[in-house]
Amino acid sequence: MKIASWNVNSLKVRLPQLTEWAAEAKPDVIALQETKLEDAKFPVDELAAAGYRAVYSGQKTYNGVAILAREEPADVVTDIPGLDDPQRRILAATVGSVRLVDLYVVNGKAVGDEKYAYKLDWLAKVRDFLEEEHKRHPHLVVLGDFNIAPDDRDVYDPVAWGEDVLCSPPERDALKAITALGLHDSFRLFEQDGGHFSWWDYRQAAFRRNMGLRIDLILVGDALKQAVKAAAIDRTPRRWERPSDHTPVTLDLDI
DNA sequence: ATGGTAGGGCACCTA
Repeated sequence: MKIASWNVNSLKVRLPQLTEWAAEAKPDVIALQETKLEDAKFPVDELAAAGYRAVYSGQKTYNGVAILAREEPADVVTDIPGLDDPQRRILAATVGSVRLVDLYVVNGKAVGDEKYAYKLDWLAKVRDFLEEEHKRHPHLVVLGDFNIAPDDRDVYDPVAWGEDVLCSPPERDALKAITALGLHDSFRLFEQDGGHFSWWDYRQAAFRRNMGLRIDLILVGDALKQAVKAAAIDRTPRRWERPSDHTPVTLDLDI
């Protein structure tokens, strides 16, 4: 099973790129973030024509998550205990033997901002939800836009970035509290070097200069670790005309 | 410290 995650930054704009990329990369499952579409406007028919069933939790203008799969995703969850949140950022579903949790983690704006406090609270509640999900479903995959660079290798200029939002110790600790549940950053099972990023700001020709961060992650539960064949970042769509600021990340599982 | 770009939607907000 090949699983992908992509923050498309507007599914309406990126739909042609999504179908083109999927036809080439052939993932069995794709988790999307920042669809920015209310559910009534989700492109169900276009994605069915591309061979994918879809479940989604969207809203107008902001946020929005979706899971596409060759077969209909089951046991869908869009809201978690303790988080009464109108922002559509979480989607859990089961595809085959794998339980997927798609996350669009709060950006946080800046350390100390009220959005930053919301981010830390949100992450703590998601951790508790993931603990329960992992107990219930050992074949757990947690993926999405985490809006946290796990460590300095995941930052193009860690000195300049310092302890700003996306890199601050409380955020990294919140991510560690999630990986401590027995969830492994699949990319780091294969690659130890820095310089591998999944997001580049639209400004300052950041992609051309590889001024990026690795903030899009696919975490796998202990029980799935031995089934992981490959994990990668596919920068191809970031080179296309009118790209998302994020590029897809992928995981190959031998199941 | 600021602003650069992009998307949504039409004045700014979010990233």
